[in-house]
Amino acid sequence: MKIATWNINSVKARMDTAVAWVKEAEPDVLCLQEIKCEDQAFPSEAFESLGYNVLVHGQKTYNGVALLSKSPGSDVRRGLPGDETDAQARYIEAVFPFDHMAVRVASIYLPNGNPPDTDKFKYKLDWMRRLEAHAREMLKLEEQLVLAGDYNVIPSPIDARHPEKWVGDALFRPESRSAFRRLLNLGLSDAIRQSLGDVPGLYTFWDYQAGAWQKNNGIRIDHLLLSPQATDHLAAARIDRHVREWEKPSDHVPVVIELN
DNA sequence: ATGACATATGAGATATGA
Repeated sequence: MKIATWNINSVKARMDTAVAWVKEAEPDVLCLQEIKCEDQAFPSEAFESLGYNVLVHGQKTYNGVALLSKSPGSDVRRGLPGDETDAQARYIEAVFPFDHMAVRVASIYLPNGNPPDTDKFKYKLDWMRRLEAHAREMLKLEEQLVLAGDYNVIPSPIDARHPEKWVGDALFRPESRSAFRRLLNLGLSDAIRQSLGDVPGLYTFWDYQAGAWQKNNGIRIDHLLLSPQATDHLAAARIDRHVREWEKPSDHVPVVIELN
C-alpha cells in the first residue's frame, strides 16, 4: 500500500502536474495540503476519473487539505480537535481498508508560524500541542496510523542544506523542534529517517526564490509519522524530487511510503 | 538588502508562504 503526502500549493493551479504524478506513482492514498479552495470548488471529477475517492476539508484562498484514495474512506474527521474557535482547514483524517486490516491516515498542514515574535508562532505551538494530544488518543487504538503532511518543521540540522540560515525561523526554532520531538517520543517514527537512515541531502521543499532549487538549497519539512503498528509494515520510503523539475512545479515535492 | 517568486483575490495592490 502506497501512501503519499504532497503540498501542492493550490490544486487548481497544479492540476496538470497533479494528474501526471498520480498516473505515474499510483498512490493508494494521497494526502494533499494547501489546496486553497472550498470543498465545492475542488476538481474532484479529474481524480475520480482516475479511480480515486475524494475527501476534502477546504478553505478559500488559504490552507485546505484533502485525501484521495483508491478505496473509500470511513470514520472521517475534519479539523483538529482541541479548539472549537479554530477556523483554519488544516486537518483531515480517515480510515482506509488495507489487506484485511485498515490504516488510519491524516493529511496535515501544520501552521508556518512566522514571524516568531507574533501570535502566528503561538498558534503554531498551540496547534502542535493539540496534534500531540490527538496523536496520543489515536495511538491508544493500536492501529496502523500515518500522520502525513507539511509539518513546517525542520527536525534537525541535517534536514537543511544551510541550517545556519534557518536559526530563529519558526520552522527551526527550538520550540518547534521540541514539539516535533514530543510527537516522536509518543512512539511515532519518522518514515523517511526510519527507512533511509541519517543521510544528508534529503529535502522536500525548495523556495521559488533566489534559485534555491538550482542550488539545491532545500529543507525537509514534509513528514510521515507512523505508529509502531504501521512501522512494522514499512517496506520503503522515497522523495520524488524529480517532480520539482516539471513545468509549473509546487515548491514542495511528493513523499511516498510503502506498507506491505 | 525585508527583496527575490508564486498564488489568490479581484481588477491594483496586498496578504501569505517558508
